[in-house]
Amino acid sequence: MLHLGMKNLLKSKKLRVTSFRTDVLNVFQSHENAIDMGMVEKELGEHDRITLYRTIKKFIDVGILHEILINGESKKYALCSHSCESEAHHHDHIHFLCTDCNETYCLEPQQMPVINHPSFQIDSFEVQAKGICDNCKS
Amino acid sequence: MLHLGMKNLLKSKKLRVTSFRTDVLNVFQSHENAIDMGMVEKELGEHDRITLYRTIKKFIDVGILHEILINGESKKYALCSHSCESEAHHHDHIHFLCTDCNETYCLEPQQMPVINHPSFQIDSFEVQAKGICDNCKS
DNA sequence: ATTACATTTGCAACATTGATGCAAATATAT
DNA sequence: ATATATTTGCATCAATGTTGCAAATGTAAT
Repeated sequence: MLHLGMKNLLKSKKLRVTSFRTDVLNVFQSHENAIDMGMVEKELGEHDRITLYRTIKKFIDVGILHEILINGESKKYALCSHSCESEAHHHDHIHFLCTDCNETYCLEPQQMPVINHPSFQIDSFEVQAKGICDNCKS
Repeated sequence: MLHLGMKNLLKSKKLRVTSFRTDVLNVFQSHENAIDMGMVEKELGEHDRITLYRTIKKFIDVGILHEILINGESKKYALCSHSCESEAHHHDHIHFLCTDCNETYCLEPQQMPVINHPSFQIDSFEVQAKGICDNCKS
């Protein structure tokens, strides 16, 4: 059962519609928050590791997914909102990692950081916050 | 030629003073900005890869170095300022990557991001900015 | 529908990085 | 000077990122 939206998403990015790619997109659509490669692999069932790696990479390149770094170690991925352009991922949201349940949420900041360095030209920010989420705050 | 400050730094962190560790510290002290593992290896000359890996890791653990993530790929390291505690790296500064010269600067933000999510408990931020630095702004 | 062509997949092979166990070497305190 | 805990160097391994290439597949043109 193919979501029509996913086919159009792929076509709009000039990517061919394959079952592998729709399977991967299905996995991401079934998760509200960002997930890591292990989760994708588990839910995907049997598959080729290299193909998945290239699929994720391509999805990031064209702006279907974006990558989130958890500390220095692991990476997570999430579907880009429609505002995501192919060229640059200009996220005006920040990533919040709950140190209790390890879920990664995308939040909308009221204000991005302000830097007092007038001679530097600042093009983009990436912000990651850590703390305790709603559910885990007992 | 051993810097007395480095010996004291190691002792204050309850680490033994070895030539390997002072060599590594020398490399970092000769750079104003953050450097990556390749740069450390190059300037260190012949050495054991695993020992360097463990040395860097220990330095991060005790708060001598801190780690900076460049995009999703590479890591850089820099000496912690004296305000860095062993337990937690509570940096109130952000990392700025010049996309032209690839230097990584530590900047002091006037204001950290503000999040409109009152039910989340936010403990820390990590911020990375990208743009063009002073030198490269032609 | 069939064909032609470019894309995508799956496999082999390899590079890089992160990590652990252990014996030898070394720093520190007595 | 010696005892002891730390550190180093080596072997080894796991996980991840990457490329080349032939076979398979999607897409567009006929």
